Amino acid sequence: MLTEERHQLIRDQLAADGKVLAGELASRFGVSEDTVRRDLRELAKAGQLRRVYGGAVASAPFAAATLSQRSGHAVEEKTRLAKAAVGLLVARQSLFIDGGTTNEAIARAIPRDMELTIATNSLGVASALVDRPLVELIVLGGRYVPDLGTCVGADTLAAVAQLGADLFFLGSCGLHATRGVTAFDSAEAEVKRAMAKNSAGIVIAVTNDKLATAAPYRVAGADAIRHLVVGKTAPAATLADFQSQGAQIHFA
Amino acid sequence: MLTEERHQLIRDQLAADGKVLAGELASRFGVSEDTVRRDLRELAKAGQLRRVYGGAVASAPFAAATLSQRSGHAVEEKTRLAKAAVGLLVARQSLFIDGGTTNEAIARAIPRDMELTIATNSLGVASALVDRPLVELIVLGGRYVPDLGTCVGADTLAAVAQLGADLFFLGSCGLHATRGVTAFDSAEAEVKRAMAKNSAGIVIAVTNDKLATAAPYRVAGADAIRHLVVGKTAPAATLADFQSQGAQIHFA
DNA sequence: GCATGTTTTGCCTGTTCATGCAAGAAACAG
DNA sequence: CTGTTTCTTGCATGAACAGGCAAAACATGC
Repeated sequence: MLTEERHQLIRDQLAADGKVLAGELASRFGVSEDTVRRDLRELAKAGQLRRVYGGAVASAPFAAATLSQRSGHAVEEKTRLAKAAVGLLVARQSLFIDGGTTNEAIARAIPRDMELTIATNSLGVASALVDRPLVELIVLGGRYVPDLGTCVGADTLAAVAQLGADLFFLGSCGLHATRGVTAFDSAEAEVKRAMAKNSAGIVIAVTNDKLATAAPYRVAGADAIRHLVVGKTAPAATLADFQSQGAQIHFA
Repeated sequence: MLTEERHQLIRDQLAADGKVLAGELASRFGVSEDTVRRDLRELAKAGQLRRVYGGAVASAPFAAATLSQRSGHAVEEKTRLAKAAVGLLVARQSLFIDGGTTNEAIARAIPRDMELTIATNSLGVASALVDRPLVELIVLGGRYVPDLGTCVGADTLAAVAQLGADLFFLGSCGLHATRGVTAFDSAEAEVKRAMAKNSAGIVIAVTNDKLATAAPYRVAGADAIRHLVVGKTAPAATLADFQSQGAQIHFA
């Protein structure tokens, strides 16, 4: 029994049952529980499952996304970034906001007394805005992708094409001075490109760990960024690269 | 039984019923009440529920987001209706679900292991479905109307026109044997009409207080109703009127 | 063929985690 | 106020865990 074979069987069972038990796998594969634990550790490291005491469960990227409070990853930093990003807003502006936990934090941070028109393809952002009476909310529908928490596809693109915005809050997966803005998903990148095209300015708020990283799909060049909101500990050299390409830097 | 499994089951029951009892969970899971209490404490700490004496209830933020708890009116009756309505579903069907608290209850009651394609213009329904991995969710975008909790307008109509469904769960504002199905808002009625047109069958679940009432905007005739889900105390005479026009009556 | 390095695996060791039990505190009901 | 139920806290126990180690299997280079 090859290691890779076991990994595939584990993935299969996770897809079918949503969970696996270490002991049960060990007896099924005819190996020690230690070996199974090692397998699970590796798969968890690769993000293909979530390790729990006694076994593993299917990874729930979205659960972490919507319940961003629980997942707790950099929650405080995102809240700080959100407050700074909201400072860029002017009343009566129109905005595009796409997905991502940072953008959800921004949506929550928008003051209740500010009149805005906001179009979003993120259910998390939309939910955060439903009880803002002064926000005209436009939901950009389409095929919902659980992993992203957003709607994508032809319908979404068509809806974006009919709108224009002063600012686009771009939830960035990767940000690199030369590779520009990048996303993990092709359909997601398409929507971001459409929003960027129909916006007067792009705002990106990123946590430090995303600075100077790149994902597969290119969304826009670094020179398209109007405002860049970062934490105070962001590396100055990287920021200078973006600044030289026209981005205003804002510290949170 | 993994700890995580119990947590998920607790979340599920909370989403469906709005409450859980410590003792009942303990016997269902086959663990001590102490363990259940620990589970509840952890979930409460993560903000996923609100702890109360004897068990737990759905947390306030979530309830507010879906606006179901807020309108706390007839919650139990709606939960009962929802469970009965879900009984009409067959795996792999495609559904339209529009807005309303009863429809949100139905969305929450959909079993996690059922494969469905669901198109909705209600943010509450969409939110309730985001963590159902087997549900292909299509969000019908458009102008969001806070009072309705749904998207309406030309964009919504265009999106509906491109789709078809086996069943349409119509959130009814008024239901009358001769006036048919009616709504309070003109734009809302338009969307409902479009969904009705593109569906093979219409399902309406109503609380007793809406039976035999009418709102200004007509959506469809009573003869368009395929399934009518009502409480056991619904007046037989009214039901007979609907039944004679082709509706199957289901008691919750 | 032989020596060397790598990978995989099982076992051992100390540590962490989940659970049930017991005792006292708090909340509830009458 | 009193008794009962539910809750928290501390503790003991066994299961699950990570890391280190060594043997076996495998690959690599001479």
